[in-house]
Amino acid sequence: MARPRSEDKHAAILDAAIQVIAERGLSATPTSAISKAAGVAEGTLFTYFKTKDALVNALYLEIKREMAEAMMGGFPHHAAIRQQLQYVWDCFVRWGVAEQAKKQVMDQLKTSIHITDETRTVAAAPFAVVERVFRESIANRVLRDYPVHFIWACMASLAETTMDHMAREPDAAANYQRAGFEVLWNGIANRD
Amino acid sequence: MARPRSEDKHAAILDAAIQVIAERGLSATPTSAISKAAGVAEGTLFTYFKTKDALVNALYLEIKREMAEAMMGGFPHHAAIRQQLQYVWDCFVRWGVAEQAKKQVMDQLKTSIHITDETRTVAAAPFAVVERVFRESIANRVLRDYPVHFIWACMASLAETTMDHMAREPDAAANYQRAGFEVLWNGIANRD
Amino acid sequence: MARPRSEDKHAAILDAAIQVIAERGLSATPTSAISKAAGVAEGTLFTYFKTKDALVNALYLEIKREMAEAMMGGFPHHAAIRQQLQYVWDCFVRWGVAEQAKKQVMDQLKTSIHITDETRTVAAAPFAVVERVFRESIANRVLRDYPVHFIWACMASLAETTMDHMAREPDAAANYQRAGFEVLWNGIANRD
Amino acid sequence: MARPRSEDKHAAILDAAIQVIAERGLSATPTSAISKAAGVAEGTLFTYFKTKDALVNALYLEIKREMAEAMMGGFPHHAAIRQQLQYVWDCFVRWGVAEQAKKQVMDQLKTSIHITDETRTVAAAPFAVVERVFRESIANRVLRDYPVHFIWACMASLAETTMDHMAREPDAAANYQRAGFEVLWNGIANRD
DNA sequence: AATGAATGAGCATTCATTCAT
DNA sequence: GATGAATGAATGCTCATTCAT
Repeated sequence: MARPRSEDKHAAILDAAIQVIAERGLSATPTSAISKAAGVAEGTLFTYFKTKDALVNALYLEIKREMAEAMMGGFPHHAAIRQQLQYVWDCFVRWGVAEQAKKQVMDQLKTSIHITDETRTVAAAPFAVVERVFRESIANRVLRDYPVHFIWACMASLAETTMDHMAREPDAAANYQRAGFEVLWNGIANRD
Repeated sequence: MARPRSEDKHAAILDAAIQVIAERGLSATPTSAISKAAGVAEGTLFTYFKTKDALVNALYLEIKREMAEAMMGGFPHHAAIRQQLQYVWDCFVRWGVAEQAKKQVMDQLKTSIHITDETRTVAAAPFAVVERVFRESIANRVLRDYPVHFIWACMASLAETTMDHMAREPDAAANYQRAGFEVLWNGIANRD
Repeated sequence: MARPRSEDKHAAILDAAIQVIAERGLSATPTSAISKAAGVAEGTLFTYFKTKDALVNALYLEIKREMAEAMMGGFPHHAAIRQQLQYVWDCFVRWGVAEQAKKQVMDQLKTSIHITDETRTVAAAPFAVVERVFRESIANRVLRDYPVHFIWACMASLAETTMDHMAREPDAAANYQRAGFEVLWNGIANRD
Repeated sequence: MARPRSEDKHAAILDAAIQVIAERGLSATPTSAISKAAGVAEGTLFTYFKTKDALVNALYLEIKREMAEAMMGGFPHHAAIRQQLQYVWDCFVRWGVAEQAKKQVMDQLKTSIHITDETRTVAAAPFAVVERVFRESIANRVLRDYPVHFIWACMASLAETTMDHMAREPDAAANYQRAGFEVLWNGIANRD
């Protein structure tokens, strides 16, 4: 009956948080800067997020969700392993380059003490598909016999490194994208 | 203005900073907590480091220096490439596991806006030896033809991932150490 | 502007205010806590009471009205002075023990700057009957010749003290009730 | 070696708190108003008192201490009971009239949730002498046989009432002072 | 040089009140 | 009238830095 809570404002606050945090860093970003950038009053931020920490955790979940969507949307379920991995890789690094601010925010949140274990667990769920691919590929002996989460972590860290180089040298972006995948594939695939 | 009188205090402050920042996070660590842990007065910290940012940058340099020392001390200049790389790798991950607090601090400083570009540049210098190895190995066609700094970054990020897993599963540490190096080597070395 | 539609809500808000203020203290009670306890929306409170201060003043008046009602209902107009006073005393302390929350709220409002002088004056009116008894008793030389409002204040403060002890030691309640009245009567009555 | 913590400032802050709280009420008094009135920076208040609550508890203790000092300094240990009580009474009400601000603050703190039980206990200690007088007087049958703390509470509440009247009608102050004591004495003393 | 008290800008959060629905 | 989202001033407290001792 009263003004309903607006999804626009919720999103506006998250968007504003991304921009401001990417620019100034999490710890140097007062909530007032976020609300201002979002075009809402300082108090309004707290009707959508109970605390600054809650906002930051929501932000983490949201960006991870987007990442998963970017990586898994259109996943070629019936392609060969290498093509599947390549697909995920390409989507991922393209997302990282297209959404630099979001990537920079993730770089900070990843190591932040403000992100709870629960948030991390929940955020990891949407990536289960890729993990399944890894698991099956190991069983098939297509990939070498390493722990799945280790392979997954190698992929993530190589992708991040790759994205950094792509962002820094946009002209060579395509090369880095390819090189990064080669390192990953050669690193984890079984030779025969 | 003169060189600070006590190198002990200088070092004590840096050491204290490592412990406290590892435990509480950079942004949650007031300078007063550092000075207290170092056993000096709050004001004394500022006679050794002009500002908190200066302290943090000094910390970054110091830890990087130690890392380089750990990696390059005893470097087998006349061994084969693979052995050289393996040596560096082993030293690096062993350091990371032995010096967890320092590693955790580095994880935070790496992405911090408080670390200046100049600091990053200076900190990179001691690693020139490894870079030279990479450069020569590429010329020799032992390693694949990727930009040196990209190879270097891949190694660093894989090492970090490896160290995380080693720390989290100490029983499997040796396995991760070996697996990580395999991924790296297979990823960047030319076959045959 | 018209009389609020629902007397229920008006009363519900006052009742809620009593419970919440007794529990948490006036200054620690936000209007939102009151509206919530009353089962109405935050904004609704302000259609019944223009401001928080208005609500608090209304509360003061209401509780005082109840107190007067409790003390004066069934007043034995034709009994002896001592019996009249005893009647008032007994009603008063019984009310205080039965309505602990209201008494606690009064304890706070009594000294609050939020209660206006006008409110205090209006709230005092219903007690005129007792004052008349005092006046006549002094004229009769039954009570000693002190200013009426002073006697009245002595009675109020002794009653409050008595109620506090009754509440704290319920087993001895009857004793305190009697002792308190003895102190009062001996304190203000003329001997022989 | 550094600037020592100043007793002056400690006292200035407490004094300022008294003035401002008496004027505006506890809950309407920001710490900034207190520090300003004390002539110190906002942060300085917190080097002398850890929190606002700590300040308020210290204030309570300090005023109670002064009250006890005012009442018990020069206590006529060898006089008759009535003279002893009269002495305490006179000192007490005189103090209350002379130190109106402190009395007003006490009126507020007495019922405040911010004052801890421990504070109340500690603050009560200095009044042990009076309690002993009461106890002995009851044993002597000079005073009626009521619980000591009840007699004490009656005295306190009558004194407060008396002080209020003295403050409101300064011309009649002496009368109220005498009348109040009569009410007390007749209320609690055994006849003949 | 060492100390730690002094400073005051800055921040997350609350809350009485307003107002769009 | 009822609702609860929106508002933004206000507040207790922190903390990097300065400075008197």
